[in-house]
Amino acid sequence: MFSDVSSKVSFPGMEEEVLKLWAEQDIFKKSVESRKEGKEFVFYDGPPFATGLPHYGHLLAGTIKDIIPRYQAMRGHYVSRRFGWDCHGLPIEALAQEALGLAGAPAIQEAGVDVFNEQCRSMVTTYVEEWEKTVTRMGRWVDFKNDYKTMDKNFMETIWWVFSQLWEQDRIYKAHRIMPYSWKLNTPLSNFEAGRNYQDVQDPAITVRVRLLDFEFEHASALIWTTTPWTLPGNLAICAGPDIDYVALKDKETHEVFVLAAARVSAYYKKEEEYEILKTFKGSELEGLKYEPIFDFFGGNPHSFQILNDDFVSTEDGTGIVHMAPAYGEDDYRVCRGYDIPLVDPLDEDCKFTGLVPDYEGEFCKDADKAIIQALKHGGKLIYQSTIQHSYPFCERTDTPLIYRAIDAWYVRVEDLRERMLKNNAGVHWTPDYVGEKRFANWLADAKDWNISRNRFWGSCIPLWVNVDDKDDIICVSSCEQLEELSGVKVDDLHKHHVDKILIEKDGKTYKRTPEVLDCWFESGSMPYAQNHYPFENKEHFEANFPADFIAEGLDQTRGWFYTLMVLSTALFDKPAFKNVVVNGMVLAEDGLKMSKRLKNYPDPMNVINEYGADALRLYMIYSPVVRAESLRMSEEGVKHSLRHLLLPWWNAYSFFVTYANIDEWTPAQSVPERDNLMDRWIQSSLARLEQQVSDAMDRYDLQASVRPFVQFIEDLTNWYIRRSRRRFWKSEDDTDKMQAYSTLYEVLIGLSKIAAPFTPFISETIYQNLKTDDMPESVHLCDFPTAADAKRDEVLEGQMAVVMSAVEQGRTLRGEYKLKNRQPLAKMHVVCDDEKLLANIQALESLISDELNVRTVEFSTDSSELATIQAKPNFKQLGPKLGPLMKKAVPLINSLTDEQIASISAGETVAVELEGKTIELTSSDIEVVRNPKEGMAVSAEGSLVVGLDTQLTEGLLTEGLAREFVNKIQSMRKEMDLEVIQRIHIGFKGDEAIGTAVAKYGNYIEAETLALSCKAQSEEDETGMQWDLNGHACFLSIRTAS
RNA sequence: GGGCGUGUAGCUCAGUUGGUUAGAGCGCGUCCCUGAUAAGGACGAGGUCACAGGUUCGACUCCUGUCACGCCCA
Repeated sequence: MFSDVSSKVSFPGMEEEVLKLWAEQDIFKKSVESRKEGKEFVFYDGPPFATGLPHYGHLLAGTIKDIIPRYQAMRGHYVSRRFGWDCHGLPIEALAQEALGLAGAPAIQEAGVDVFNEQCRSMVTTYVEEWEKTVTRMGRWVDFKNDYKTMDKNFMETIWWVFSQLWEQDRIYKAHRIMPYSWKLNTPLSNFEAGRNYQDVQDPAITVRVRLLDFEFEHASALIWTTTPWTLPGNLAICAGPDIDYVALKDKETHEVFVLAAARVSAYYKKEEEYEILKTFKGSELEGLKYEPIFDFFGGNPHSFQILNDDFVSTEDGTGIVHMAPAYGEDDYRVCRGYDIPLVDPLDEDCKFTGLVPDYEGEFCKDADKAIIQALKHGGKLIYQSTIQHSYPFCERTDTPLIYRAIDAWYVRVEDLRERMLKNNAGVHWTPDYVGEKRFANWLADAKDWNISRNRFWGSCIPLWVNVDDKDDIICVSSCEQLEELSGVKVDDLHKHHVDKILIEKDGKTYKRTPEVLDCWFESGSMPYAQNHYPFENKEHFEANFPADFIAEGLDQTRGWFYTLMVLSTALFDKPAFKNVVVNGMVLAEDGLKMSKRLKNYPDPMNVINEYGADALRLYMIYSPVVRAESLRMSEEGVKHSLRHLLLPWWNAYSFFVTYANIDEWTPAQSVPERDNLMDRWIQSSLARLEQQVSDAMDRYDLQASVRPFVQFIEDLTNWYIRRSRRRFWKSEDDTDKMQAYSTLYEVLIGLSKIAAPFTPFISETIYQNLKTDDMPESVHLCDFPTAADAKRDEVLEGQMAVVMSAVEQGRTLRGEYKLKNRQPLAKMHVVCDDEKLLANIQALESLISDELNVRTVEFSTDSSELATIQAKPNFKQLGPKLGPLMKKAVPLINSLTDEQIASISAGETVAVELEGKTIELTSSDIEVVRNPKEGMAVSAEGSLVVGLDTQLTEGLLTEGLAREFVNKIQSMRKEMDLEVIQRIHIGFKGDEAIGTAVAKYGNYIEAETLALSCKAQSEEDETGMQWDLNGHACFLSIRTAS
């Protein structure tokens, strides 16, 4: 006996039970361990930041990361799944700052890096519990106990090893990065921090001329414009836009020649009479022109004092020629670097001028503006002076203006890896393909050297110890052991507040660690090695199982995890880090906007799970384009939909089976292998098709396509197989056919639960648990995925059934058109098909058709001429290429072919027609034959199939219809009374003569259908029972249960 | 501003190498069926396939441009 199954199931409740079962029997562990002998399928989990609760994006990625490994495990692979946590970086630092009330980097230093870092460490775990709860509730199987955290010592040690590998390859170099800098606190800030305190300020805006050397006009100067005069002593170049138009103009008053952007002339001259245009240039023509340095502090700087070209130059303000001080501007730095101009930075840590600029030595840079402007004026170089009001970033702690300046930074040389990365990427299978082939490949082709240093606190430390007296003398430490050897200090923790205290004394020299920490992307990119503590441990295992078979993350990781994995794996092993990757899109709120806590424009994930269940949510997400990198508008209705249209019908099918199997005390032991009934063979073939379609799609990592065939299958199972087979299950004698029906439905339900197990692990498990026999694995997730080898497909039968279904559908349509309800039996139906073989196949299912459409006989024939006319339509695909431009004119010709012509073409002959003097030979593949129902008849035609209904109603048919109506009302009453399915009853009725006749004639039928022991007329006076209208005949019906 | 993607019914989405009548589900309307009942079926209304050009006998599909939205970058 199976456990009774209620059709009124609570899916979320059922899921909780399954979770309990998994936990109690340790199924996840068993599912991994039982495949130990199988080939390993390697999965890498991209670590999320542990700084907030999981949202739909995480649930989505988590579902993908669950389905593929579950599937691969069922395919016999060993799939270990370790959860990962990204513990370092700004998000967690921001939380810690908030908790400690620290406003920025300097405040942290003041409070103590140790205090701060320990605060970060303690907060990482804040969300761990909540995450584990949600992830588990979603049905994701992942190992939280054997997880990896980027803050673990072993993980961090491997990071050092990875870094040292790059160091040995000479990939690490020190350069600069332009960052906002607080001169008051002597520290750089992140761009994020700089963005939090903008103030409106007035700054000088001056236009300065630089004298051009060897220009085609005498006494010529280029005009530049700046709002930071203090950067002019550090001016090393000026820059023009290559496509911008510039003019050389002569000032009619002073007779001097100025060069500036044509679009900016009007900003300096009110009237055209004031100047004369001498020549127009493109910016590209100015490139390389030398000029006289504005100040002579750095006169000898290589490659300097020339006009450069770059596209960033605009003509929105200024002169269209940009002054470049590479130490004080991002564009300046970048452009000058391209021209090999080394930067000069004459400011000390307080942003005061150093001895390099003796004129202003000791003066704070911004305070020097006045003196510098004076000097320019005296030197005749100041053309125009004004002030500008603009919004400018301030230090949020000290309210002093930030200075953008070059900060030391460490880089990984990546640009020379481009070719190798592209080659490695070419071997990666991306879903969808364009993300890898276009988006990611383009990004790789344009990869820039990677700034890996952060002037922060909570992260992996850059393992470089620098000689305090010689900045070029650097030791790269690659392991804890090495650091212990070099320093004599025992190393227990690799975080900044511990490691920075460790000095290395070697050959009388002292080495101190460079203060920066590593970009946390460096850590996630090192995850394949670091999670295994490679190469300190697991060396062979790692090397035998790298790269990963599969990873999955969101589209936003193109520049994130996907990229850092590729950079490091290419540099270290010249391989990609993953073979297959599924890229999901973003989950948006239903209104198409980003989900926003503030707007509350989305339902809480836990509420959705508790309302509809995790299976429904999983199915909804997976059966959408979001698994192909497109965005998804998260809709609660959609979740409900997948519950109603997939899970519920499936559950009902299962509930139907269990109900009747229990009534008949059918057990799997009575299972028989024979399948005489075409319906049984057909549903098994459909299941085989499902197996094939799902595994094909899964092997391509196409999740959406792997869910799609379930929709059709559930439809076929419930709306055709079960509905059409229902009687076989409740005919009272245990005949062979019934045994076969039970066996078939049982096998199908078991098979379906296996195929669906990776997608909807809960309902699959529940159904499996109830149906399984003792010799089957204890969980559906320990089963093997059914493969094509097991498949009992019969495609001919599938095709045949499709035609039958079409015939039935047409019959139903005709009944609708002629307002003949299905309970009214009809005498005859015609099914016509000129394909004899097909017709014979349909004929084999005659009883199915007659039963479904409630007709007494079905007449099969190959001649449709009585019911329909035929017409030829051109087959464009075939004829188009043959006829070319004549195609259009051939259409009416073909449409008007005679019946005889069509017949002979169909018979395989060739018919020639004339078109514009040319002879066209038409063969059967050139035309399509269309059948049109004849007017005034109940006929429908589709393809080669024509269906006709005999709509004549005889006395006998009406009487039978009445009996059917009678049964229907009794059944409604049984249901209304909530009777057990097997409850026997006595029926009483009172009605007119027609009803009496019907009951007299069909009494046995009525009793059999309604499980009635008797059906008797009540006396005239007896007014008990319900009043009904049976096809216009008033009637009282009453039911008495039999004891 | 650049790269990539998306734009098809009121909504969510399918649409195979170009082939004439562009599909499904939800919602709406009408009817039907029912021991799958938190259902099911049939029919109907609803589309200038974002827009504009081009290639072709033929374009939702290929090409070019424009617009809107998304992700990433600047």
